[in-house]
Amino acid sequence: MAQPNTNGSARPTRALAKSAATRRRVIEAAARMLVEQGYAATRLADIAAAAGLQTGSLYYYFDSKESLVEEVLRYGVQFTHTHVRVIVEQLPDSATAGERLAAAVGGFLEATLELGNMSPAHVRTFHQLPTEIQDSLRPIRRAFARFWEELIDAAVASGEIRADIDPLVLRSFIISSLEQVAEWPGRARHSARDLSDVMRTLIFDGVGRSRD
Amino acid sequence: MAQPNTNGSARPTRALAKSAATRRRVIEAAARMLVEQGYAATRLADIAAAAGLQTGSLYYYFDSKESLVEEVLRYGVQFTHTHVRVIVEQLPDSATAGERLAAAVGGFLEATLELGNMSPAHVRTFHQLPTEIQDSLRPIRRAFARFWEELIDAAVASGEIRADIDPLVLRSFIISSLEQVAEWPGRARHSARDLSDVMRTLIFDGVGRSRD
DNA sequence: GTCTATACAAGGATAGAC
DNA sequence: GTCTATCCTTGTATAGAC
Repeated sequence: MAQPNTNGSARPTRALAKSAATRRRVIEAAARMLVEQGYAATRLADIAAAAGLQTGSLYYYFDSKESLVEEVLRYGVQFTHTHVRVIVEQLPDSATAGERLAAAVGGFLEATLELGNMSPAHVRTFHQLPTEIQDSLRPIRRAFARFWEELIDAAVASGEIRADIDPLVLRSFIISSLEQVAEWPGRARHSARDLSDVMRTLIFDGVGRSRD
Repeated sequence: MAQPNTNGSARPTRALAKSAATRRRVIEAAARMLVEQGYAATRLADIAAAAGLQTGSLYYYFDSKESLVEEVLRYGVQFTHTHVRVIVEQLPDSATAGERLAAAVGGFLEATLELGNMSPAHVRTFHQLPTEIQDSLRPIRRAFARFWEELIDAAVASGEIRADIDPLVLRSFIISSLEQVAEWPGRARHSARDLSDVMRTLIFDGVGRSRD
């Protein structure tokens, strides 16, 4: 069983730090390779090389290619979910449903940029993974989706979002718009703050010339 | 060389029709497998089985897995590109740039629904293909992208689309919004016409409650 | 055109030394 | 913790019969 002490044991912190650092390097290398090559073409040898290791050494940290990839994706959703929740919960009680949704949009984009390669890695490769991994990630993905669902439904109820469109379409549109930002070409040129403003405008008001 | 007579020879039409039919079955099976399993997990054996053939028989039609997959994706872009162009060109000369863009949106969605599994197959797997295939598809993808670029820029110039947003962001937003529709869950419930109306509304006016 | 049988390469996984 | 060496499965691709 290839399980390093994630933590909680009485081992010297020094050793844990090194192990954890390597582990992180591997995860980030894996994310990069996934984005560049896709799940199919990503070989463990590539990941190992990018992390400065030999192929066999990966098995000290992970049981399999699948479990490694799973961890890359899981980390991404978890981070994003947490980040967005915190941002929304920090709002004053007086915030409207629309304001909460807008804050969530900003939080999502902050997390996306912060995650680097892990964001596109998730968007691109989820559907290509073996069923077992998809199933194992499904709960957290669902929980996140439900969170958005509540935000959006509340904004519809408050009258801040149009009610004349199928709610499922509405949600799909908002969420896929946000997810796709990670795939945009020169996205790095924009700061998270700029991107948040722009996306809030696009999603809420559309590309049409604003009526005045 | 596994090249069936695409056509143009003096062979009896009967035989050609059968070969073409099988070829089509293979392509559609491949599209379905790509969507369901992803490029990684899609085995030629799966495709063959779904098309009612044995693995080896595929090589009568295609030189390799890669060339088969390439053809699936190429057909999709080509079809969509042509369809959208025709729709836009049929508009009266009096049509504004905004109206042309709106028509293109409708045409894109019609093509998307018409293509069935080929649409999501393209969206999902393009980035995972071997470089050679990506390169070979790049020209037609670029041409299509440029077409959109012109439509959008013209609508900005005519004042029908907001000019206060980075054009690259604007284009990315519109195009990725459209592409993602193929990935939506219960999209089958909506007709192409409904979807076109809804997407035009969302893209041009946003999700915010329309101001009156 | 389609099948069966098989060659062949690639890459994930394991064992054990250091 | 990391390396080297190796096993073993999988799946693409080919050959040749029917």
